Amino acid sequence: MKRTQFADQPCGVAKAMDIVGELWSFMIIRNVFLGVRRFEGLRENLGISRKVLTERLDLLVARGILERRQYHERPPRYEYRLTPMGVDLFPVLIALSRWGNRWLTDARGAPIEFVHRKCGEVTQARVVCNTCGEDLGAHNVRPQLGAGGELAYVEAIEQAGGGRPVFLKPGRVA
Amino acid sequence: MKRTQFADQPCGVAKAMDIVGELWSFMIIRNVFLGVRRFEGLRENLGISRKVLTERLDLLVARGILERRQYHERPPRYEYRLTPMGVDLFPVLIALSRWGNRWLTDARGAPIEFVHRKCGEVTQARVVCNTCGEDLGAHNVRPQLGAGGELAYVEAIEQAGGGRPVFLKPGRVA
DNA sequence: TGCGTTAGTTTCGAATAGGAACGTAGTATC
DNA sequence: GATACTACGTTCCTATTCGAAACTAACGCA
Repeated sequence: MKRTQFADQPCGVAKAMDIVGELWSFMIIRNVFLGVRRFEGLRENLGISRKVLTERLDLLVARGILERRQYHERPPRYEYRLTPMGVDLFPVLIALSRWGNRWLTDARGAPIEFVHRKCGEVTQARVVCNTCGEDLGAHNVRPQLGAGGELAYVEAIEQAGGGRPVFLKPGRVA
Repeated sequence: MKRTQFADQPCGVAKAMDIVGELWSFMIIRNVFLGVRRFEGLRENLGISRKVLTERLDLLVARGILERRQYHERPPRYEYRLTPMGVDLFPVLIALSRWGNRWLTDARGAPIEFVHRKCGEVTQARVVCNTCGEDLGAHNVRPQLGAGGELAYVEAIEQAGGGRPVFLKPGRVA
C-alpha cells in the first residue's frame, strides 16, 4: 500500500493521523484503555493476525504511545501500557465514540456507554473552549497560522480552496 | 490490503473507525472543514492520486459524511460539502488536532491554531461531561453496557483483559 | 482549430498488508 | 520424561491496494 507519510506535513492533524489514523492502531489503543493489555487478549478480542498485532504494537511503542512492561519474570511476559502521551488520546477516543454511537448505531442505542465517576451520570463528551468554556463547533472556530506554521502552507490551503479566505491573519479576530 | 471491516462490531468506536480510520478519508474531511471542497483542490493539497481520491470521495458520500453538490451548470462541476453527520465530526478533528499539536510538533509550537470566535482566544479543545461540565479523562470515566450492547461482548473484553473488572453493571456506579 | 480547466476513469506494475502456519521458551500434567 | 498448554512472536505466500500516467469528456476562450 505504501502507507503515505503525513508526518512531515506542517499540521497537527496530519501528524496525528500518521500514528492514530490506522485501523488497527486505534483499535489497539481503545482496547488498552478498556484494560486489554496483553498480546493474546488483544489478538482474541480484535481478531487481528499475530503478525499485524506485533507490527502495530512495535510501532506504537516506538512512537511513544505504548510502553512494553514486563509483568512476569520467567518466562518473560510483557504487557502494553499507555504512556502519558497515550493516555492523552482519551479525549479523541471518547469524542469518536460519541460520534459513532450517535450516527452509526442501530435503533437500540449505544452498545457501550461511559459513566462519569464524579457525577455518576452516563456522559456524552462535549468539546468546549478551554478559555471561556463554551462549545466548540465547526462554525464558531477559525484556524489561524500558529507559531510553528509556515505561511506557504496556509496559502496553499487557501489556494486549493479556491482562494476563499479561511485563515485568520495572526493576531486578528474575525 | 483487505481492509478489515469493523462495522459489525458492537462498538461505536469500531464503527467510527471503519469510516474515519483511514488515512486519506480523515485528511479529506479535514480539508473540507478548511474549505477545500473541490476535486482538484483536494488532490493538489493532499498529494493524493486521482484514483484514490475518487474512491475515497465516493465512499464518504456513500457513508453520508459528504454530499456531492453541483456548483456549476455547464460543464457540470461538483464540490463536496459536509453533511450534518460530517460536521459533527468537528469535535473529533479538534481533539485530534490538539493531541497532535501537543505531542508531535517541534519546539516552535503548533503550525495551525484555532481561534474561538466567541471569546476571541486561541483555544485548546477541552472534553467535558455534558451533565456536570467537568473534565473527562481516562481515569474518571468507566464504560458500561449500553442499551444496544451485548453482554457477551463486554464479557469477551473482560476475559481478554485477564478477567479484570472493567465494565460497570448497568445502573451501578463504582 | 487548438489549448486550458475541472473532474474524473482506466490500466498497469510494484509494494504492501494480511492470514495461515510455524517456532520457541517456559510451565503444568500425566 | 513425554506431551500438552500458554504466551508471544516470525516467516512465507498471495491478494489487494497504491501511485503514475495516459485517456475521456464537456466546455470556455482566443
